[in-house]
Amino acid sequence: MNTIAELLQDKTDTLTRSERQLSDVILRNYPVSGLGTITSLAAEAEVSTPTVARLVQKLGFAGFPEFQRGLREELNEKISSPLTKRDKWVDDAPDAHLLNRFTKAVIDNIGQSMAKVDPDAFDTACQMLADTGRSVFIVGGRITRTLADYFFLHFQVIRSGVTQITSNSNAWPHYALDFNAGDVVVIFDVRRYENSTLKLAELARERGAEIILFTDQWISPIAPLAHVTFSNQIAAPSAWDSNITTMLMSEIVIAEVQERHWDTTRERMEVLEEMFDRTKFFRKF
Amino acid sequence: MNTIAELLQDKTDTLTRSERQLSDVILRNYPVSGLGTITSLAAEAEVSTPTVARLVQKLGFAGFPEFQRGLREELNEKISSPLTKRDKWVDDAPDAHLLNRFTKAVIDNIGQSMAKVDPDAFDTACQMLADTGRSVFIVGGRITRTLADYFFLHFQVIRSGVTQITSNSNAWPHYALDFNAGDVVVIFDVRRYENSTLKLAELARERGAEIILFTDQWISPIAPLAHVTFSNQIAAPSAWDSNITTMLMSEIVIAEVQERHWDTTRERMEVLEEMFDRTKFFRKF
DNA sequence: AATTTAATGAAAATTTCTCTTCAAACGCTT
DNA sequence: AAGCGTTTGAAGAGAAATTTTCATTAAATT
Repeated sequence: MNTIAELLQDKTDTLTRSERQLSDVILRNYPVSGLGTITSLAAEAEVSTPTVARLVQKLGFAGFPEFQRGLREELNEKISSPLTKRDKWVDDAPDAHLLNRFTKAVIDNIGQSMAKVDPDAFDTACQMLADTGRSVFIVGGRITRTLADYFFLHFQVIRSGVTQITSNSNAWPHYALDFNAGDVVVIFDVRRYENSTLKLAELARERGAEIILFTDQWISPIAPLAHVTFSNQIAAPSAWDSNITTMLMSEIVIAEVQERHWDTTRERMEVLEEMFDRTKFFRKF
Repeated sequence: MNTIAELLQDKTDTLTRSERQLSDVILRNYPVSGLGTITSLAAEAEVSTPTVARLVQKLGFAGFPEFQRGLREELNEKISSPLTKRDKWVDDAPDAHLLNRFTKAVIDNIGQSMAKVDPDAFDTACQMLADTGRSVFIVGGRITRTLADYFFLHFQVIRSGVTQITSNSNAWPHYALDFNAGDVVVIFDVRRYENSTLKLAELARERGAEIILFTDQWISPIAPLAHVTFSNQIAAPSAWDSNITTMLMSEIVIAEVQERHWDTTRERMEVLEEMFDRTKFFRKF
């Protein structure tokens, strides 16, 4: 597959004087010059618009718009990340296989979500979560409950003063009683956004607690109340959304807080290990 | 000097739903999507052309052509300098930032894990899980319990005859009573491998049930008993392992079985939605 | 030098794109 | 449940871009 630049160089001999002049301009800061209007390109090369039209037809394009489409496709290839470029994720399976389609979608989600993360907000969130002066409460929705659970399991090891808000939402006001100013409420809320979760968020704010929100690209209505919001792409070729990116963000937050807390965490992990050993609950690895 | 991408991210709060949808498409393979016609961009984002026109005006451009000129200028600068920007996942954060290190590790895990998947084994597993003649039991370990939970939540919607094995392992023999020949037991087992889970697997085999195992790169001792084994890379720059790839595999299996079962699933989902609507538990999206 | 052929751009014709208007739909609040 | 404000896209008017036509100019050949 030839690029347009190569095509132009190959055909250089068959071009007329003004066409060559034009070709030089196109190649000069390739491919940007070619992405404007035919008029601007003609003006830049100091030739007439018909000359441009004729050249692109000579190159085999039906017209200038098609030529531009070619340029854009090339550009797309050129700047797309090396990771998404991999042709096949699973060998022996066609690109169309769900394994590959789904994986590509997820990689894409990750890339996009990460591009949107504000490192300062991330650091702030980790700072807050690492501060043992603040209690931490964790809550999720119908599906995201599992993510909240995952988050909690790890935080439980990292530090003390962590509570998971489970059970049905009728009991939530009871938890809210314990919210104090400066406490941190971690909320997982992706669509369909649940009303009860929003109410909990409002309660939290009223009591002076600060909210860290994990949500999706459409942004939960809790966002305006939240101190820090992580929005993740969750589209997947499936009837459901993918929660991979949200989980990834959680894992990274966990890793970062754990790092800041390493002394405590290690101690707590050792104790935990020792207890596991004693109960023989786990096999030795 | 702000890039248009940054501008879009900053203004995200002030955008309407379809404008945000559009913004996502623009950012997806930035800036190429924005370099075509206003119509093609609108079509790609599945919004109307006026939405595009309105968005670019909101961003401060006189019109779409001026917006494009902005994109081209940016592109020009970007292209003339080395193309390293794309390698960073999170702009404004150094490569050494945990956000970038962790993400890279995970992407790497995904690539490696997918390269190892046997599509036939995958299809077999999905076949088994789609077969309503077989009951499905789902179980996880201390941490992977959350993945099992996630898996169960979705399978519950897809088909009937799905049981989650929870509670403490003392009660597991009770569940095993219900294992019949041909039933499927889905086991999540990553290190540290738990003895009780192994015992459950043995019970399952004795009773003629077949095992689908999600494990890590070091492969759980259950593997020899399993009909299908998915092994996933779980290394991460953290004190803990990353369960992203395992969750990804689960999601893909869920998606595939759901596809095979689409008629049933849709029906069940509709009923579910209807019930949610009736209880007003969820806000309308 | 005359003639022919190819190359080029001005201008018109045509197509396409962009923007504005307006009515319908949607979600929120009372 | 009704009313209000906002959001959204269909349709059409206007603007711009692209292509075609054609006359002029330049180069090549006899």
